[in-house]
Amino acid sequence: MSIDRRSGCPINLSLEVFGDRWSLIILRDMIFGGKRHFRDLLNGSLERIASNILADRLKRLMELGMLTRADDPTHKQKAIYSLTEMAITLVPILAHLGAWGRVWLPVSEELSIRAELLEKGGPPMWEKFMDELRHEHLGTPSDTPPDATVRASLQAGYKAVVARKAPGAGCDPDA
Amino acid sequence: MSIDRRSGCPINLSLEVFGDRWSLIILRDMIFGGKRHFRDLLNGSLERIASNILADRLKRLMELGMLTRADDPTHKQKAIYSLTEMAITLVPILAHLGAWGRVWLPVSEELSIRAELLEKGGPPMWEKFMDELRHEHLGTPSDTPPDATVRASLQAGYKAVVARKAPGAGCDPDA
DNA sequence: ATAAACTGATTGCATTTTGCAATCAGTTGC
DNA sequence: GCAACTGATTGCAAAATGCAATCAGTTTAT
Repeated sequence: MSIDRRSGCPINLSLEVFGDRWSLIILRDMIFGGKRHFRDLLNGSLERIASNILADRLKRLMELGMLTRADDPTHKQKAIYSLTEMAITLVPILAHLGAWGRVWLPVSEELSIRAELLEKGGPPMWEKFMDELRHEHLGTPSDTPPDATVRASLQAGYKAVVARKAPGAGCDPDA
Repeated sequence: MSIDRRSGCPINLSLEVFGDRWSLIILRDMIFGGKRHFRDLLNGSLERIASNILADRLKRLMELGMLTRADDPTHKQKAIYSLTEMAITLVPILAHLGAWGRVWLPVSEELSIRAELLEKGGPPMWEKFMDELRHEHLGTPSDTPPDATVRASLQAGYKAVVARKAPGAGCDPDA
């Protein structure tokens, strides 16, 4: 379940950690979607991850030190997953990955607006976002008001695109 | 053989292109190792890729527009593989990936020196490197002398570490 | 009190992908 | 002519994937 160590090359070892179809998708949903629970991740992902794969990857990501798991005080059976610093520092990689995909791949407009905003914000925005994630997941103190977060601004951009593309429609799956 | 389009998310689509254990390894060897032939890639990689997987991934990367293939004039059976602009623009992602791996994973010193130098060089060095790759693979004009390339300086750094770790040894597998 | 919905999973099974070893036909150098 | 080298291909076992069904305990609504 842990990594192979095919070689000590940094790129190779990084691939051994998240060089599969699902690990980064899960981390993306936790980082950008704010998902913290099994069910949120299971039903929330656009790519429709299967429950056994989700369970397997969560376990693996915990073993690798990218996630931690804690009991949720509001529900005896609920588990809450948190990003570690190791996972939070993936933000610049995800930002680059999104920017690259936006240029070269057939992305949809509403799903790429976040990548565009994150690219335009550059490293300062990424740092701010990582601080917010540290506050959210690690309990680090923060002075950013909840309505001025990077995630909120990314979400606002997304909603603006959706609203423009479907004017007057009442549907809002991302409330 | 082409991508699934599980969703139009840029990160997802990027993962569908190189979210596997081998595609980025091949691109890494072409970009940083200057490998252009099947046999170079087959025997040169530290991770020991199998020939059928290499053949499959080269084909796939060509279909996706990341590589092109041409006959090598020096040998009727030899094929020479070239990076496209799409692949060359992965340099910043590889740089970030290497930097992340260097911090969080059990990398070896001699294999991580390149990642360290590339990280220290920052975006200006990445741009210079991409220009060199464009010259090498796309035939774009360039005014950089062959001994002042980014790849040469990364290679020099690597050799310095190897020489320091094995003083007086005559072995030099990377000549 | 009880039924329904929700919690984080686990199991079984068919399909697909992977990885290793062996092999291939054509080309080149000696 | 023969060994080494070219870019692959094939057969096969093992592993990963994905889907559907299921599970026991918890909470919510009636």
